[in-house]
Amino acid sequence: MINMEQHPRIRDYFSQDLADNRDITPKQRAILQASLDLFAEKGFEQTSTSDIAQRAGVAEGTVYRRYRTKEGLRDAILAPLATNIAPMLASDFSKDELHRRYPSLEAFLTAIYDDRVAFVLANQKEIKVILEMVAFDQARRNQIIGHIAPVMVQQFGGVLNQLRADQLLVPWPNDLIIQTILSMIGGELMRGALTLPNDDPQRERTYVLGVLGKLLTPSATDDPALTQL
Amino acid sequence: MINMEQHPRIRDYFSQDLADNRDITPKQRAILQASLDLFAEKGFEQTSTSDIAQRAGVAEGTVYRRYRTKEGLRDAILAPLATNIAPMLASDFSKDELHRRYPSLEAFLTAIYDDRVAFVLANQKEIKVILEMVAFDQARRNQIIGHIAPVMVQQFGGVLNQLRADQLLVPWPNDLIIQTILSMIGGELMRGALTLPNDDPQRERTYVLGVLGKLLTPSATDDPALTQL
DNA sequence: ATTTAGAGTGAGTGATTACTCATTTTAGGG
DNA sequence: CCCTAAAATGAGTAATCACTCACTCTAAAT
Repeated sequence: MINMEQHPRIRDYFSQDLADNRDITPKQRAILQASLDLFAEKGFEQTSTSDIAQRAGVAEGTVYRRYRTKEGLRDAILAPLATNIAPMLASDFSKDELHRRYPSLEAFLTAIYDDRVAFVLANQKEIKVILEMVAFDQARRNQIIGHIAPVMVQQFGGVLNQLRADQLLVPWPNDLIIQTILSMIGGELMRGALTLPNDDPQRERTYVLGVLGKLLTPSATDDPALTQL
Repeated sequence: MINMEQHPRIRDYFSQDLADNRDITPKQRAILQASLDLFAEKGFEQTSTSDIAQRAGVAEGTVYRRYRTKEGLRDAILAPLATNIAPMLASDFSKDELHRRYPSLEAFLTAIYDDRVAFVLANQKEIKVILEMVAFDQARRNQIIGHIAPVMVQQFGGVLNQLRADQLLVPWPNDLIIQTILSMIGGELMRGALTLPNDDPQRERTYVLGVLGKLLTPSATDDPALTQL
């Protein structure tokens, strides 16, 4: 079972998803797990099928029994990530936190900020390889986003609507509010990834939360143009 | 010469930089240009040295004369991008637009938004391959960012200070304001890259500019906590 | 005209790659 | 215990890769 006490890890969800799948043999399971791990460690191109066979403890021919090419193997990794795991992760936040009724906008922003930052940091390598696998393939990108986006908009939409009903949130469209929150969090993670680690994370956190709070708090003098988007 | 009428292209700056370099032969120039082009087209790993030799019109041995490994060739591409071109591009905006005195915050935001969006769209493939080359190498990342960030902060800092002196901009630290603007623009470009092209770009633009305008306009009731960062 | 040093050449090399297939092992029903 | 079909095996293959090196070419100095 997955330990909900700590941050959710893509790798563990993937393992769980494999364990639940009765259509594949243990050796095929081991191949898929070894593939995800090695792709995350070294990248897709740098991982050879012989590497995978060795890590999975099977012969190289076994790798090719079910997935006839290396690209087929990649798709077999990406498929459960897209259909099962990504939506779970997108809504994972909801299980513990998202169904609460937040007393203030700040409480909500703080919760989502800490949760998403921790999630990205705990799954850096897996996220990196998913982006690598998906970077040159529009179709695969659409497939993954097509599963994540609706779940995310729906899950977050509930909390946002509640906050708005409580007069704690600006009356703008939910998709744009989500985009704004994720942009600010993503921008900070990007800065953290690009700069030497001498930046002050606490300063960043205070700023991002302060900015989002200021921006998304409703006010009497609000610009109606944004509301009508 | 580079045509300043259109959007600046990384490829053209690279060509220009090569032409200015008297230390390398024409064949070596052709190799570097062919390498950047092929890396942008197919990615670094998918490009073989024989591909490069063919595109450059030289023998394969010539590729290895100066740069003893393929990684050396990558570094020879990255070096001028980091030391000459990236800073130029970061401050390129300044030449035409950044030295003006903006009559309003909205005018400034609109200008920088349109400029940076156009730049990213005009250089998608080059940006992608630079990120690919730099993704697994913290040292190289620091090298590039070390050249871009100071130039950008300094150039934008001038305009931001002027806007602030004119009472058109919030009194927050410049690096955080720049981070915010780039986060919002980057978030929108990300959304554009991830979603099917059925989103309304005009709606996005209106929203991002509206949000940034609202956020960065000074007000009497402003939170002093952000100012003290 | 001769020398010389660096630039360029391209056939060749060994390593590695994704992938195949004839054969063996495994698991389960009769 | 036997039969069978699927699963697994691993030596083998053809292709490709980054890289080498003995050699030729070029151009400028002598």
